[in-house]
Amino acid sequence: MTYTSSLLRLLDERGYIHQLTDAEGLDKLAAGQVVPGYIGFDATAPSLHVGSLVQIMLLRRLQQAGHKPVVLMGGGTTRIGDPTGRDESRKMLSDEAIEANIASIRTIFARLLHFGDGPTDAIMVNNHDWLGQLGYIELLQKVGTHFTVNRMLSFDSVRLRLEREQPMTFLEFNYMILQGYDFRHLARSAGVRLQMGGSDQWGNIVNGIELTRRMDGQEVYGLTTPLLTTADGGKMGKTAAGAVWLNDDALPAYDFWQYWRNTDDRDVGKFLRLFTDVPLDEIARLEALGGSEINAAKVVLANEVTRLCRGEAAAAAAEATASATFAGGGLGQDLPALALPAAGLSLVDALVGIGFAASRGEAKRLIAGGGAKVDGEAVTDETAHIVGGSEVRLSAGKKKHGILRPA
RNA sequence: GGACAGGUGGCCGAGUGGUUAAAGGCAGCAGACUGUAAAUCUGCCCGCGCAAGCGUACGCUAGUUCGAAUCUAGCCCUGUCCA
Repeated sequence: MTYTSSLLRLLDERGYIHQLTDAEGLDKLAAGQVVPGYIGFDATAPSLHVGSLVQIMLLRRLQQAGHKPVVLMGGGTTRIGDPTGRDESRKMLSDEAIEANIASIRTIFARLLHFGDGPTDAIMVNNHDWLGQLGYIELLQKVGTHFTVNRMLSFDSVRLRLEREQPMTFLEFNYMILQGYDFRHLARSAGVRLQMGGSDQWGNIVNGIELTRRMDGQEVYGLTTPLLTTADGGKMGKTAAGAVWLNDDALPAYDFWQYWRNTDDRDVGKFLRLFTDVPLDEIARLEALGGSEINAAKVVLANEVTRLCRGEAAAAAAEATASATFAGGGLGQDLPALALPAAGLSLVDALVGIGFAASRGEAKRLIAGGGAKVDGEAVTDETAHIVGGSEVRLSAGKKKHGILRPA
C-alpha cells in the first residue's frame, strides 16, 4: 500500500517493515501527530552487537521522521530471559552487572539518537523501574486475567520450545506477560503508541497491544522488521571472533569497518538502506555497480556505518588503514600491533601474541597450511624466527594483517 | 513419589570394554580460484612438546577391570507417561 505519513513511507522504502498490526491506523496517526514509539533491548552484555543495529536504526528513522524514540532497557526482563528461539535458559545476572551494562549500552544510543526533553527527543527508560515494584498477587490480578494459557501455549516462542522437547521454566513462560505489561505501562505513562521490534517479537508485541486495549481501552500499534540474515544464510553480526560489537571498547573500529567491508555482494544495497543515511538514489547507483566495482559500494557502506556508530575520525582512520594495507600492500596505523623485542621473536609466539592464533598449536597449523606471512612472504617453517630491529608486517591469511614494532 | 528414555568436542549427532582425541554433518581457519565477494575444490580443526610422547576430555562422584565414553552403584539435570 502507499502510505501518507512520512514515517511509514521512509520505513517502507528503506526496508524496515515486515509486519504491521494496523497499517492504516498507524499511517493516519503518524500523519497527524508526534508518535512516541519504543523498542526493547536486553541488558545481558555491556554492548549491543550488529544484530541489534536494525532496531537502533529504526529508532533513528522514527526520530528523522519527526517522532519520539523511546529506548526501553530491559533491566527487569533481563532478570528473566526471553525464551524466544533459545534452547537453553539464560543465565541470571546480578543487579549491579545489569546496571553497568545499561550504562555502557547507553553510549551507542547517544551517538545515533538525539536525547533531551523536547517533544521529539529520545528518552531511555528501564522496565526494572516499574516491574520491580510489581507484587506477584497484584500482577496476577491486573494482568493475569487478560491472558489465557491456551493462547500463551500457541505462541511460537513457547510452542517451538515444547515441540523440540527443550525445557522451558515457568519463569521464562512469564516473560511475555511482563513484556506485554511494558507496552501498557509506557502507553499510560509516556503516551507511547507504537512498539517495534524484530519479527520474533511479533507475539510479544501483539500481547502488549491487546493488554493495553483491554486494560485501558487505548489503541496502540506494532511493527516488526524482517529477520535479517546474510545472503549466505548466516546470522547477522557473527564472525569467528564472536559478535560484532557496537561499542568502541568491545571491538576495535578497524575490525568493525572490516566487517562491513566484507559484506556479501548481494547484501550491499540492503545494508546501505538499513544501516546508513545515504540517500536512496545514491544507493541505487551503488548497488548497480557490477563485478569488482561493487567494492566501492562496500567501502561507502563501511565508512558510513562506522561513522554513525564510532564517529567520523574512527571511520576515516579505519579506511586509511585498510587502504594502505590492502591497496598499498603496506601497513596502516590502525592494524593490530605487537612489540618486537630486539632479540626478535619466534613466528609462533608472534602469531599467538598478536591474536591471530588462539594457541601455539593453532599457530603451527596456520604456518604448516601456508597461511602465515612475514612481510608478505609465506613462511612454512614452524620454527621460523623473526629478527628484531625493524618494523615487520605479519599476516595470517589474506585479510588479517598486523604490525610488529621494535620495542 | 513410580516407570521409561536421555545427558558425547562451538552446535547437531554416531559410538555400548581395548586398534577412540572419539565416525559423519554444520560452523570455523588456511590454500587454490577471485574482487578483502559468492560458489567450488583441497587441507586443517583439544592443549603442551622439534619429536617420541605427555596432559586433559564423553553430566558428577565412587567402583569393577590389565584397560571404561562404553560395565556397576549413588547423585545431579532433562524429557515422556503414571500417581
